[in-house]
Amino acid sequence: MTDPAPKGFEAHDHNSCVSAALAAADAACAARGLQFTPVRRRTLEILLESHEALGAYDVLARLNTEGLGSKPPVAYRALAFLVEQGFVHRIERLNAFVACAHPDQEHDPAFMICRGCGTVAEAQAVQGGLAVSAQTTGFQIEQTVIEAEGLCPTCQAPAA
Amino acid sequence: MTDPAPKGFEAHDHNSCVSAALAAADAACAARGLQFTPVRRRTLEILLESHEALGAYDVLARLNTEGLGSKPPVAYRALAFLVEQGFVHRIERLNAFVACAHPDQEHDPAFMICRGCGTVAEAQAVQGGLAVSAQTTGFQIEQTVIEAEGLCPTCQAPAA
DNA sequence: GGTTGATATGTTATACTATAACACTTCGTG
DNA sequence: CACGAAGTGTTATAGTATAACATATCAACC
Ligand SMILES: [Zn+2]
Ligand SMILES: [Zn+2]
Ligand SMILES: [Zn+2]
Ligand SMILES: [Zn+2]
Repeated sequence: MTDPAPKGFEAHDHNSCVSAALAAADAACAARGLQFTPVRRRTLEILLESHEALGAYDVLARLNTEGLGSKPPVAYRALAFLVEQGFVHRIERLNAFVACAHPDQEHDPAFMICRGCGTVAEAQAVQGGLAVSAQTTGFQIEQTVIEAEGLCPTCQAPAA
Repeated sequence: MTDPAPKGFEAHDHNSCVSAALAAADAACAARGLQFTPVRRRTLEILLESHEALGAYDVLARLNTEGLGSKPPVAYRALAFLVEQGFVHRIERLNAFVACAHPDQEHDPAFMICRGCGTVAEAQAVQGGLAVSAQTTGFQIEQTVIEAEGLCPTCQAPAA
C-alpha cells in the first residue's frame, strides 16, 4: 500500500523510476536464481527511458545499434523474460511493451494510454469491470487486460 | 436495462442471438443510411455462428469458400465496418473478432475469454478498474479494453 | 438518358508482428 | 572431462494488417 497512484502523466523524478526498477529487477533475479544478462538489462533500460510503449522491433533496433543483437528472437526473448518476471508489461492494444511503473508491488496492472503523446500510465487494477460477471457465471479469472485509451491532461489542452 | 447478464457460457437459445443481432444490424444500417451489403452481412453471420472469436483470416477463408472475397482487405474492411457500427467487437488479446452479444444496448463491452474452449462471453463493462485513476489524474477515457482470460465453468471440471 | 460523385469491392504489393527450429556458446556439476 | 541446463545467434517462415490503385455500383442531378 505504498504508492497506488498512477505514474506517467505527472511530472516526477524519473531517475528514481529507472533506478528503482533496475534495483527491483536485480534483486528479484538474484532471489529467484535467474540471470539478469546484458541483453535483458539493456532491454529493460531502453523501456525505462520513457513512459511510452515500444514495439519489439523498436527495442530490437536499439539493441542492434549497441551490438546486442539484430534478429527478432533476441528482442522477443528478452521481452518475454521481462514480462514473465513482471518487470515489463505488454500493452495488447498497441502490440507493444512498457516498463512496469510499480516494480516493488505485486499487482494486476491497468493502463491509461494517451493517443496524443503516446504516454502510458500504469495504475493499479481494481477488480471492477468483470469481477461481478465472473462471480455470477462461475468464470475463473487468471489474467486481466485493462487498458483505456484517451487523452492525458496535457494533451486535452490543444483540443479545447 | 434488459439483459446485462453475460452471454456465452450458459446454454441458451442461440438462434435468438443470431436473429436478434441480424435484426439489430439491419435496423441500425437502415436508420443510419448505411449499406448492409452481402459481404458485411455474411461476415456478421459467420461470427454469429458461435460465441468464439475468429481471426480475420479465418473469416476470410469462410468468405472465400462462398465466393465473397479472397483477399485480406475484403475481410478487414467488412470487420472494420462491423466494429465501427458496434455489431462486432475486437478482442485485443486474441487479435480476433466476436459478434456483439448485446446488439440492442449501448454499452462498453468487457469479455471473459475461456482458454479451454475458446468461448468468449460478453459482459457489460462496469467502470471500475480505471475510473478512479482517470479521475485523479484527469485522464479522459475514450475507449476501454477489458478482457479477462481464464476458465469457464465447463472447462474447470477436467482440471479438478 | 448521360454525367457526376459517393460508396463499396477487387487486387497487388508490402509492412508489421511473432515464433519454430537449429547451431553454438557458456558455465556449473558430477 | 562428460554432461546438461540456460542463454544467445541465425535462418526461415508464419500470422496479422494496411497502403494504394483499379473497377464496379448506384443514386442524385441536369
Ligand atoms: Zn518515470
Ligand atoms: Zn498525452
Ligand atoms: Zn457488445
Ligand atoms: Zn471453456
